[in-house]
Amino acid sequence: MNVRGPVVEARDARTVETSRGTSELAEVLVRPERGAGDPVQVTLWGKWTETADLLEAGMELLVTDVEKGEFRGETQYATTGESAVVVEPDFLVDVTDIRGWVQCPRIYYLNKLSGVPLKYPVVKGTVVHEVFDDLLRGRDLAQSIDERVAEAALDIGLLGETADAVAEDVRQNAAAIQGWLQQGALGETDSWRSEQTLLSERFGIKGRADAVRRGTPVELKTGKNTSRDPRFQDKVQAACYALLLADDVAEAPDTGTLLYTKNTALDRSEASGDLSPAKDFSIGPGFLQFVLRQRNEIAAAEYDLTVPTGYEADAKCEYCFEQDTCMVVAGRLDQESKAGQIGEPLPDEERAYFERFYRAIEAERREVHAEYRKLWEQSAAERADDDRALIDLEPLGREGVSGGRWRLSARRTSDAVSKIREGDRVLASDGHPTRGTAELATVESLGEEVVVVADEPLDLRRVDVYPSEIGVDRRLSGLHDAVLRGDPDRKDVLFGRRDPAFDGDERTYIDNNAAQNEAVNRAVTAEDFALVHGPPGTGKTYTLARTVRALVEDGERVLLSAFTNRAVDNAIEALEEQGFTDVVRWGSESGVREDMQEYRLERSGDPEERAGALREARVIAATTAACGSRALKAQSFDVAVVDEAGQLTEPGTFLAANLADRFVLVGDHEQLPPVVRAENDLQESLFERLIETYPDAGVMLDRQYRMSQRVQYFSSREFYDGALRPASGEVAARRLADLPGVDADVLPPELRDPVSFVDPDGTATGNSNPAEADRVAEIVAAYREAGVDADDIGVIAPFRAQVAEISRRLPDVAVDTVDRFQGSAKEVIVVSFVATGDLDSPIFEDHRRVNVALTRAKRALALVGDEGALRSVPFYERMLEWAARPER
DNA sequence: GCTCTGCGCAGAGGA
Repeated sequence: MNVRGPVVEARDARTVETSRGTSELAEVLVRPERGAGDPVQVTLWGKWTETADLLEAGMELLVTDVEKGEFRGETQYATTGESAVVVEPDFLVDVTDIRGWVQCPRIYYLNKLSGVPLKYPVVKGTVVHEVFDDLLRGRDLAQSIDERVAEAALDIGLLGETADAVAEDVRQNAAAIQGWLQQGALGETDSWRSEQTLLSERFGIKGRADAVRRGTPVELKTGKNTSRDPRFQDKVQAACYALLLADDVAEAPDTGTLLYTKNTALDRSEASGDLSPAKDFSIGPGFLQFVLRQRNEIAAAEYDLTVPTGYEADAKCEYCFEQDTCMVVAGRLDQESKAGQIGEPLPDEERAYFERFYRAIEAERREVHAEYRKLWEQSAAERADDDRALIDLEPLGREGVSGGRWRLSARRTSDAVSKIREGDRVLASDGHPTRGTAELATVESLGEEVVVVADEPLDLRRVDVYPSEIGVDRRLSGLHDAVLRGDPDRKDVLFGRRDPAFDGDERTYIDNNAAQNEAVNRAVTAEDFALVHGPPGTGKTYTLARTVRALVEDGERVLLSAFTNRAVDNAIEALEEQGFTDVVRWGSESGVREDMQEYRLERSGDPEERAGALREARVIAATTAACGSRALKAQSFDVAVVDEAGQLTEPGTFLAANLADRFVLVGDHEQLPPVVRAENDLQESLFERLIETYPDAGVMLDRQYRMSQRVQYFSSREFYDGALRPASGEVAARRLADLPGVDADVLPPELRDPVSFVDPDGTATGNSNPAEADRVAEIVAAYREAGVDADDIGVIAPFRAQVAEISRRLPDVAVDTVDRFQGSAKEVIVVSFVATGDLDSPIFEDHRRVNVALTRAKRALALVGDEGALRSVPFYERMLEWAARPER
């Protein structure tokens, strides 16, 4: 049996005499039943006292396989030989992080801050691993090497290596693998699984094993290992996989294999007797418990964000590759470090800033981990109304595709809504993501049929969102690069020690819109940064494209970035419309829009040629997250032009800005804010902060080309101090009746005015409102009757459930949530507010979302909702008054 | 109790 709950008190360890001699123990008070029960005492024996030393009141503790006892009428628990003690089990520690921590806790910390840079041994190692995987799948060696080297062409080229040299290197490593595979004992009776994703609910560990042979882990290492025994951290890594495979210390495999592919030639020359690159080693329960205690040290350090010093373990700094970085980071942030410090500490405000955002990013990481927890927390039945999974699928079949992968398909048995989209990484399983057979897969299509591509075949019955920490990791490296490695001159402006500078003559780039022309001038003459505030319909993307062209004409190299792929593609489209096509689009195939694929940089091919295509590009377009990728981090630019900057967190903005000498932020902080999971400092964008600090560095585009006067009035008054105005009399006077084929007189009286409000008298059940959906459908039908094309109508609702409800009634019309409407517009917009009764639940969480919804309309806007509910909030009351007064 | 996008997944290694 297990005990789990928050720690109430952890007493100091002490030594006691038992019948078997002297032992250590530590007593811990835990409040079980999710913190609701009475505290119970758990005695941690022996080495687990080391874990007990890490505990603080409030930390979650899990002790498995405890022994129950009674003392003075109280029930007590104690560890047994089988027990595992797990600190903060919900914090999923990566196997590679445990490996790093064992080498040195500072290495773990430094890897987290800056990631792994582009280096030859890493790139080669990756290719050898892929070839290993191919060999296990029975592919031809020569073909595999050619293909895998070609796929890595861009990295190889950026490193200045040739395909032939890398292929030769890989071939030598592969020879060791093949030799080992061909040894008789490892013949056809072996059962193999390669590249297996593993998650452990019990131990709070996750990772991906290179291979599993007859249930035991095999870990491939392509580096040098001159000693006879496996490297300690390699054994730790393999032992982690052993834990993950069993989910129980007693049942874990008791051996592991480390395959050092560089060893054959080395051993032969030294005639050492051990010709095999494979080193088997035993994994005893004591070792598994050691590994778990290391994992607990990480979880405990992350609980209160303790920065490791290097003294926690027997780290030897003299041979460490990270020594210089370690000392520089310690010096800059004035951290205690075993290696020492170099350089001057950062000014206090920069250190405080770093600290604040570091905490905020780590809070986000915890939220991602909470999503992993959801994978196993709920039973299949409960997950029926969870939008993170598609359940109860009926398997339709499987087919082998290139690269030894499998395409799996299934039929849906319900029309439940989910957040899973095409191109997403998911866990495909035959019933349960952690208890059944599960494989990491990519969603290919999501119609009636669900199709995914996975490494192994299985009966597809369920698909779960697979959370990723990469966004968190990227933002952390953006923060690190900006503050610790950032240009001091730029930081003077970012930290308010100097005003941003501008230099250069005013030129005419756009002759019919003064604000747009001013915006391009600011951007071109900025020595630090410029800010372009573009409310709805003001030609923000046009101005941005004109800015990029002006910069290129001046001989600058430009990074064109934005938060979403959609915005990046829109910006390229705007450049195209202005006759400029000298752009390289960096991004994944599924992220880039179909008609922009021609600009996309293919990463495989000839190394020199691929690297040249990237290096020589005058304009590179990528999402900010992609700017944190290794290849783009190796590029530098004169100017970064960033769209949708209002949706970016500060560290997210830095990912693009760090790559350039100057930056231009384009956005609107009165529209969608950054997407953040936890409440913290990441909620405000750098764009918004800079516009508030340096209003003079910005230009607001004040003429909008989209909405009629009547439609734009409320948004202009509420969000832009009335400064947003129609660009011309024609725009201001736009009416539905001006559209070809439209007869506005046919409309029912309540829809005659360009802005109308209708109360359908519905009732919200959960996040949908069927009666309101009916009314929305009638309203759309009325517009259609009056001659409006289905393509010209859009429906916006705050919740996916209501979107689904309305979509069922209106298959031909675009129905979506606000977020997915941002950036586009329709002649007619119908907004469904769903909520009824009172408004204790926020409808559009943030009024800025309402701003987006209302400003999608060009000529007509129909608001549908419960009048009583809306009137209970002043903002919505003002909205209803505007709808009720046609003179505005 | 809601909404949402991104990320070549995670890990590849150097005395």
